[in-house]
Amino acid sequence: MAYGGGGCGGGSGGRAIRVLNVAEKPSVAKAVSGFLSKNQQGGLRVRDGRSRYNKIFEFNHTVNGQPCHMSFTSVTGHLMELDFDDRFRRWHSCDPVDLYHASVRKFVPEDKSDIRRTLEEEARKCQWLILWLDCDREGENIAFEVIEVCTQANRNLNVWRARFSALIEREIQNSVQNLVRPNQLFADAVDLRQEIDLRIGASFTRFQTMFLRDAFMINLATDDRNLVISYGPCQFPTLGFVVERYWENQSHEAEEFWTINCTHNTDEGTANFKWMRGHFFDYTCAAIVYEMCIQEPTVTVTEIKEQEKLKYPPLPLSTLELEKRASRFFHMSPAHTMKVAEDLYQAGFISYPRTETDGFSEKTDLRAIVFEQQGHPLWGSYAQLLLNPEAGLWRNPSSGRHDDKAHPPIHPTRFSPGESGWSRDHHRLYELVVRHFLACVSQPAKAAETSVEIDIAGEAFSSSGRVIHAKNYLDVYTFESWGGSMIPTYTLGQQFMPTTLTLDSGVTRPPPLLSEADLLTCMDKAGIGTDATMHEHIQKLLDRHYAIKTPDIRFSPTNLGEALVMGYDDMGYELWKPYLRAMMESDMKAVSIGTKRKTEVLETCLQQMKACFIDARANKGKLFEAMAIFFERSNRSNDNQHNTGGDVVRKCSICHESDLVLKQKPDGHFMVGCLGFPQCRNVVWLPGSISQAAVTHDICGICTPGPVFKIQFKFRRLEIPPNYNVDHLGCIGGCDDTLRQLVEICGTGARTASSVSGRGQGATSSNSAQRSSSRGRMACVYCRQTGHSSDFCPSQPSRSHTARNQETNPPNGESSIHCNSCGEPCVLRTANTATNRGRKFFSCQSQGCNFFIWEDSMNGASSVSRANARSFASNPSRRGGRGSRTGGRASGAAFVSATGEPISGRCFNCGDPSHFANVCPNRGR
DNA sequence: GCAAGGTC
Repeated sequence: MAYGGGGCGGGSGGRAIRVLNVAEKPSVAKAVSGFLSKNQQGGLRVRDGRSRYNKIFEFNHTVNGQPCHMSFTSVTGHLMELDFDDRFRRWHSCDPVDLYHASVRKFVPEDKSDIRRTLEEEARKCQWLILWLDCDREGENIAFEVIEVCTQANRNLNVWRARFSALIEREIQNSVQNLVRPNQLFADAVDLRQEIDLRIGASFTRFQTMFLRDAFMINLATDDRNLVISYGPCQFPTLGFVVERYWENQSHEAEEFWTINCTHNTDEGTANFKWMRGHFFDYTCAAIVYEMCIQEPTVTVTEIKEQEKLKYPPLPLSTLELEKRASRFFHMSPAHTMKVAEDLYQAGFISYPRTETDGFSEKTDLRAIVFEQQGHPLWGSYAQLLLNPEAGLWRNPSSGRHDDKAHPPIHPTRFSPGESGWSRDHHRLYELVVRHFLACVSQPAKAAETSVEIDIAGEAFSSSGRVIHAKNYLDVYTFESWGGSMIPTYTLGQQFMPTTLTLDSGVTRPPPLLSEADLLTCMDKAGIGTDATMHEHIQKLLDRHYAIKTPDIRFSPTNLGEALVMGYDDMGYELWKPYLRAMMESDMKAVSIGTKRKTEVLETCLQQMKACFIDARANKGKLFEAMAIFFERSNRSNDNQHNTGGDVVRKCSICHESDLVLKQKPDGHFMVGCLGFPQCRNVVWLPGSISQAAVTHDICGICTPGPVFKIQFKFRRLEIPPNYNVDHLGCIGGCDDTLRQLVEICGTGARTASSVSGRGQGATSSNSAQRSSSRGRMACVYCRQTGHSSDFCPSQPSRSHTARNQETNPPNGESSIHCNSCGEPCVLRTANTATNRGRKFFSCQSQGCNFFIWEDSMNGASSVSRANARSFASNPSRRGGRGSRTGGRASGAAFVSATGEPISGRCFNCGDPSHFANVCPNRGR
C-alpha cells in the first residue's frame, strides 16, 4: 500500500500541516491529546464529531521539527465487520457447505456509519494520518480498517503508526517522535482468524441447528424458531471443558483408603502427626504397618526444621485475575464483573479493565496512586503506612510474564470513599482493585514455621506449626488469610508416647465440577478467547442452554450440551477440544511474522474444515444417537427411524412433575429417560441385549414411591447367558437383580460399547449411581451367589489390582514384583522391628508412592487374609476408623503413654480393644 | 437467526 509521499517531519518549511489522529477508543484519544497538548500554544480544544461518543480533540504539536495541527478522534474497536454476501446470508439461501467458499465482504455496519463519516470528513482536510490503535494484532487490523475508510476519502494521506506500550506521558511523547509504518502482516493474521471463525461458525451452526431442531423436541424456555444451536471455535471447547469434567466427576468410583494418624497432647498444645506415606488403598498393608506401630509405639523425634516462610502478595491485576478473584471472593460472574468494571472505568475510578498485563511499567508512579488512597476510612491508614519509609512496608511489585503492550494492570485511577450511585458490587469491585493494588506494593507476610518429623517403629510421621510474625500485605488484602497453628516444643532425639495412634479410613472424592475460576484457567491455558471475551464465551454456554450454573457456582452441562459433545466425540472429531483454536493461534503467529502467507493458510484451513464438515454431516447419525439419549424424537422429522417408546414407567424421582418413559433409541437399544428438561437428566439404563420391551399395567409391589409399572422384556438369546430366560417381566425401580446383572454382563448398548478414552463410563449421573449403588446388593454374575459381586467372586479369576499382581508375579521374584499402585518395580526388604524382624516385604521404589506388601502374604499366607480385611473394613464399628479414637482411648488399651494415659488401639483383626492382632484369638478365622 | 474480536 502506498502511504503518500515524504517522510515525517521537517519537510514543509515551518508551515503547519494538518494531521488526523485516530485512537481505538475515546478514552485513549482524550488521554493522548492531553499529553501532547501540554505546553502547546492554543492548548486543547474539543468539538463534536458525527458520533456522540467519539469527540474530536484539537491542538498543536511539533513532530520531528514539523509543526502540526492535530485533530484527534477515535473509533470504538473494530470499525468493520466481516459477513457473507447478501445472497448467502439467509439460512436457507444455500447449503451450509457452500459457506466455505461463499463470497464475503468487509463493511462498516450501520451503527458505525457516524464514525465513518467523521473519519471521512476529517481525512479530507488532512495530509497525514497517525494511527494510535492498541499495539496488538487486533489494533493493527483496526488500523487498516481506519486506513481503508480514510484513504478512500483522501488518496494522498501520508499514513503513520504510533507505537506505545502504555498510556504514560513519556511513552506517548517518545512514540509521536518515532512514528513507523503500519504492519500489514499483523493485520493479515486477524483477517485470517475472522474469516475462519465466520465460515466454520456459520456452517456448523446452521447445519446442527436445522438438523437437530427438526429431529428432536428440544423443550427449552425459548420459542422453537429462535432456538439456535451454535457452534463456535471458542464456545465449543469451553463447553468441552465443562462436559469433560462432568464426565470425570460422574465416572469417579469412590475408593476407600487407610492412613495412620498420631496425636500428642502436652500442656503447650496438641500436635497432629500425619503419616508420611500418605495413605494405602489396601487395608491389609495399612493394617500390617499399623500393627508394627502399635506394638512399638514409642515416638522418637528424628528431625526438627525451623524456617522463615513468606506468603507473597498477588501479582498486579489482569482481567483474568480480576474475574477469577471476583468470582472467588464475591461470587460475581465474569460477565457481571466486566460490566461493573466497565462502569468504574467509564467513570474514571479504575484503569482500563481489559488487560493481560500483570506487571507495572517502571515508569508508573506507583506512590502517587497510593498517595490518593490515604483518606479512605477503611484502607487509608494502611496507605499512609505504605508511604512511611520507616514502616518498611513498601516493596516494588513483582511482574508476571504477561504484557499486552497496550494497557497497564488494573489499578485505581481516582480516589473514592464510595459513590452514592454505586451498587454493592461497584463498591466491592472498587475495593478489590484498590486493596489488590496496595497489596502488590507491600511486603509479603512472614511466619516462622516449625516442622517436626518423628519415627514410630520405622514409620515416619510429620507435623508442623506456624507462627505469623508479620501480616504485612494481608492487613490490607483481607480476602486472603494465612492460618497460624501452634505445636508443642520438641528436641531432637526426644522420646515420648503418642496420645493416640489410630488407623483411619477415608474415601477418594470425585473431582468437583468446574468453578468459574477453574473454567477461566482452562480457557487461558488453552488460549480460548481473549481477556476481553472469555466471560462472553462462558455466558454463551448459559444463553444457549448448553450448561447451567449449580447453586454452588459450578458448571454442569445440560442434556443438550452433553449430547452435542458426545455426538461430536462419537463422530471421532475433536471439534469440542481446544486444538482447532490452538492451531489457528499458531497459524496467526506464523502469518504475523511472515513465515506463512495468509492466503495459503486460509486455503489449507478451509479445505480441511470443509472436508471435516462434509464428513460430520455424513456421520450425523452419531449426533442423532447422542441426542436421542436425552430427547424425544420430533414428529416434524422426515427421518424414518422408528420410535416405539413414550410409555410412562413411573414418575421421575428427581423432577417429580415429569415422567420417566420407555424409549427405543435409533440404534435399537432401549432406555428409560425423563421428559423433564433441562433441569433433569435422569436416565435408567437397560441391558443392551433387549429385542423388545413394552410397559405393562403390572405395578411393582416392592419399589417406592409407586406406582412403578413393570416392563415386559424379550432378550436376544445369543446375547445373554444360558441360565437367563429370554422373557422377563422386569422392574426398573431397583428391585430387579436380573436386570442389573444383565446390564453388567451385556452393557447398556451404544454408550458403554463405544465409550472412548477420557469419557466417563457412566454417561449420566443416574447411570453411574445405579452402577455403584447396585454393587453392594446384587448377586455375583458368575456364581449367582449373593454377598459378593463378580469383582470378588472366589470362583472366578479376580480382577482387582492386588489379585492381578498376585497372579502374574511369582511370589519370590524380587525384580518381577510391580507396584499395585503405580506399576513401578518393587524391591525386597527385610523388616527390623521386634515382632517382624527378619520378615521380608516388597516396597515400591517410586518416589511418593506408598505401596508395601509382606512377601509371605503374597502366597495367601497372610496373617490377615483378604476376606478378613474386607469384612473388617465393612463394619465401621469394628475398625480403627475416625469414630474409634475416643472409644479406643476410653477402653482398656494394652499400652499406656509415658504420662500413664492409655493409648488408643484395637486389634485390627477383630476390633477388640482388649488385645492386639499378634495375639488375636480370632486370627485366621 | 450463525463466529470472535474490538468497544460504548
